[in-house]
Amino acid sequence: MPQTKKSTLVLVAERAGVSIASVSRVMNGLPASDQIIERVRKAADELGYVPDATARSLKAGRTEQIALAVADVGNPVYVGMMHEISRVVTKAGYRLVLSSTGSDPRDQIDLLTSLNRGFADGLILSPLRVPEELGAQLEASRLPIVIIGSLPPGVELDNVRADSVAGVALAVDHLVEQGRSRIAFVNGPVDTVPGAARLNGYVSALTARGLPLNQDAQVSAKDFTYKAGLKAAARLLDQCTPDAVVCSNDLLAIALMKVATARGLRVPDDLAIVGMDDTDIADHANPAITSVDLGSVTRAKTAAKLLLRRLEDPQAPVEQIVIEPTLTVRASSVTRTTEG
Amino acid sequence: MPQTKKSTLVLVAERAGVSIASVSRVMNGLPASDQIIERVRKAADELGYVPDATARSLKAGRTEQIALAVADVGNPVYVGMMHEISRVVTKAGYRLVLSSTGSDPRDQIDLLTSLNRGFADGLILSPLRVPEELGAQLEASRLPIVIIGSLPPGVELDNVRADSVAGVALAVDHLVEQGRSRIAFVNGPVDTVPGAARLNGYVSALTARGLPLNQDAQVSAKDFTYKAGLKAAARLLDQCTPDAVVCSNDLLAIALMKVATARGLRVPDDLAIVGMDDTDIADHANPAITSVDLGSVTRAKTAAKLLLRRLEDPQAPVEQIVIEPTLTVRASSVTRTTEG
DNA sequence: CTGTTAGCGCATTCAA
DNA sequence: TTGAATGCGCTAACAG
Repeated sequence: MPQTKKSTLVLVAERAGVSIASVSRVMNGLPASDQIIERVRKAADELGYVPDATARSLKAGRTEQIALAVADVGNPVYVGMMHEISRVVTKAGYRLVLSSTGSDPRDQIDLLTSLNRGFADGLILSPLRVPEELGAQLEASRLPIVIIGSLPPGVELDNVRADSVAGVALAVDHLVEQGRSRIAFVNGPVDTVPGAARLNGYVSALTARGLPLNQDAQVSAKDFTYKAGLKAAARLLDQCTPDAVVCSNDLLAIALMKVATARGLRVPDDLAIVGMDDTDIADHANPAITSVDLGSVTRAKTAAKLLLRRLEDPQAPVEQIVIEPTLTVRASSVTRTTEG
Repeated sequence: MPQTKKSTLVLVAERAGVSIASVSRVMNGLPASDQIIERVRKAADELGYVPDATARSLKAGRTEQIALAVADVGNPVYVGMMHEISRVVTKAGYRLVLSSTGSDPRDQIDLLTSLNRGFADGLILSPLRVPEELGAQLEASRLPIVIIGSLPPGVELDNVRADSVAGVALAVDHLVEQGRSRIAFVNGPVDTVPGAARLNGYVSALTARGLPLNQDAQVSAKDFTYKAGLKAAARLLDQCTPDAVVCSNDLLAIALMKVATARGLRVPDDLAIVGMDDTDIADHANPAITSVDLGSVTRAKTAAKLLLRRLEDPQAPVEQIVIEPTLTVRASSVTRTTEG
């Protein structure tokens, strides 16, 4: 195990008594005589030589890095997506660079500037909010960008999104089948992409089924967190008495469950609860929570693949993909038929 | 908003009618005449010039990137640590590169080789297992490495670890105070760093308090996940009847709670449960779970700062820091004194 | 098959 | 203050 100092092509070449070009060839598996290969290998081993990534990047014009920026690192659904993206891009030989983006939209344009510095070959972005003007900025980027989530209309960018309307509809249909009729809604902030989409889904779902839309039956947490969910849930239960609630994500759902049970409501008997994103916490909750899988993992995987494809072929046509949701039914929404 | 193509120092210099050195100076805020500054600024703006990160890195010998490798990305405790590390290094002007490391020890040496390619300036590593031979490899690294977690004795590396013995002791003391005496233990794999440390803590804690050590009261899940926890919990409750259980992490704790309540045990009345890591899931659980905070966030922050310091001063003395645990008491372990 | 050479884009020496 | 020239470590085009 050698190498305490950094060694370079030149050093290896000297030690092996060959040209640096030969060293480079051997290291890259290009044709060379057995004798040279042997000598270079030996010298490289002895010096513990490893090619320098930065120099290679400068020469090649690619960093073999992909940047990932997600809005809320705390939310389990993003963790799962990150994990999946990491898997896919790593397998393709890329490193993943985490670019934390706060809720401040200004962060996003900072990120784009930063990206133009060329520290990565492409970007996967899952923004919570997309101001109109951001669209143009994104489109003008020199480097490929894939967006997870909805885009302002007309923006031509590779994109993969969830079908929130269909997702909420799955939840509502299920609840109706279970005999529920007073279906409330705990949302996140409506000025976010998912918040707006899911509210839209809730309204259409109830309307389509002829259920009454009651303002008292809708609350918005100030963000998509457990803590904000507690307050929102309290507010909801203060102002109406639903027999079922659809929550915009699983964190809000467990918050609601906590508040509801603290008030003596039994889940699902008195109150059925359905979450969204189908993260681990839905499964881990007690009782386990029915949740709409909006395809977060699939979206993540698809986004990664879209970016990889575009890196290979910058001219490929723009793709905008919608992932269909599925429903995982668990105890929190299933009315017990008969029991001890 | 210009720039569709990449622009370089040379292009800016041509457009501004100055030398590339002057452009470089202006971009870096070095002394220059107002006139030149003005012309360069204008040209740079018009071209949408941004300095290239790769070229700068090659020249400077530093990438401004820090690599982070954690064992299990799924575990919430690592998510929290990652988040904290991201915060600290970003504030210091570094980007965070995620290097997924599987459980395969071979991944770790691959990582070290990869690190020697110089894609990052330093590494924060939180390994689940540290084979003897890895110690030397780590010490021999050309680039600074900070280890989160225990190290083989004698390895001189910046390191920050938890005091697991004290941590488990906190849990046991608390349970004894609550009047529990048959205190069982759900551990993760004992061939991991945390698994071994926490088992050690359990044994010493019970011994120190004169409580009997019963083999039936100890199980090891095959890893630190909820799923593995379900099986381990079932095994435990099959083979003994504890009145309290310490779990090696919060995932194992909620798994135990699920199994216990499914068997008709009431938490905490029949069974007190204490988890470890004090992650969100402990707080979100119903009832909320008492948990030992092994200082994961502090460890993360400390590790990041240690690395930043070493990057500034490679000659600084090696530091090995131990973070003291604290206990957060919640409903899962508190015996109700009187109640309706 | 192998060696020499020219940049990739930048920061920085050294002269002027 | 400013410009010309050098080299970070590597790959690739070109010669031999």
